[in-house]
Amino acid sequence: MDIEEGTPPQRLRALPSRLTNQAALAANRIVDQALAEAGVRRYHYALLAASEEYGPASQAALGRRTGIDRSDMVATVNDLAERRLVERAPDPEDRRRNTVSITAAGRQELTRLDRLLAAAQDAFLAPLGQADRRTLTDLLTRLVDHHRGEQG
Amino acid sequence: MDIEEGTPPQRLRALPSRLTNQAALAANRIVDQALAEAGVRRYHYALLAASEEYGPASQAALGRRTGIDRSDMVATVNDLAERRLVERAPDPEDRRRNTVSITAAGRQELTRLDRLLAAAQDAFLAPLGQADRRTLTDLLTRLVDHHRGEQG
DNA sequence: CACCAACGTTGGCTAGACCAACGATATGAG
DNA sequence: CTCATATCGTTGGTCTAGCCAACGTTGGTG
Repeated sequence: MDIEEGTPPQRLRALPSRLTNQAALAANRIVDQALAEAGVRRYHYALLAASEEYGPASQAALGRRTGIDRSDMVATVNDLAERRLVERAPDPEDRRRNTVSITAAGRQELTRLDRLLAAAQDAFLAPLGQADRRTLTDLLTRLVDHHRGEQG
Repeated sequence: MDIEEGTPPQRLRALPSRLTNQAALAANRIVDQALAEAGVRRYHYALLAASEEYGPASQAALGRRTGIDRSDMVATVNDLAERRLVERAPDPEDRRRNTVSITAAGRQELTRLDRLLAAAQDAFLAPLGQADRRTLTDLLTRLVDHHRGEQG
């Protein structure tokens, strides 16, 4: 009957916070689906990436890098350690800490995930050309940097 | 005292899907806090806005407008009807339907929420000038439009 | 030594976004 | 007119991300 019955009200359509949220929803759907093919979730990728780029580090430090809460980090490391993608070992220099290190298999998996993720980004950004993609990334980076560490 | 220990790995920092998600996190935090002052959540605002802009409509139609699931719509209408911000009445022309209409008090509340939300948007977009805000809104709109109705 | 901070871990909470199924009602095909 | 199909509101789930509080252990400092 009514054409375009799915059009949101103007108030919502113009709301930057909602646009951002809706875009994030779409992005997460695409990314989650891509990662699911490899049997992992976003937290797993984030941890592997941080572990690869910064080398062996404590769970707390990795949490600060990735924004993953200490409590969620426990389960994430559990998962990846079970699959031998990272190793968890007590830090002899500070016995409160676990040292988490990425394994060779972890690096390999990370490379595979990088490819899946690149395709996902492309699907997400499909309607935008290269210049627009750069602009968007720049604007979002400025927003995220501004709000980093505010209360999250 | 490591400097900038919270810096995310490059892989994550450059990932548009993650940037979008982090921005949405910040936006939602700010918006939720603003709405909480008025004792409402995002769903409530969305429903009031749709109800005001499109007039009396069925719950299902409002759900399509706002992206709120039918099942979640029930509770949302319950909440607002309890506070007399909307009215729910059986539709005599189609007895499957409930007609939801915004009340005078609902319009008043909506105006109040509009103000709170405008301030929240400003806080969210603080680091961007007017031109950048328009650019961001445009880019996000194109993304959201492209992905609308894909599987959400 | 006494404190306080940081660590990993357990356990819990919330909201948002979903899905499946039901009975009641409308609609459309034949 | 009948039968199949679709829609509506509603109930009752599920899942996950993002949180927070508290605990015992350990480290560092006064």
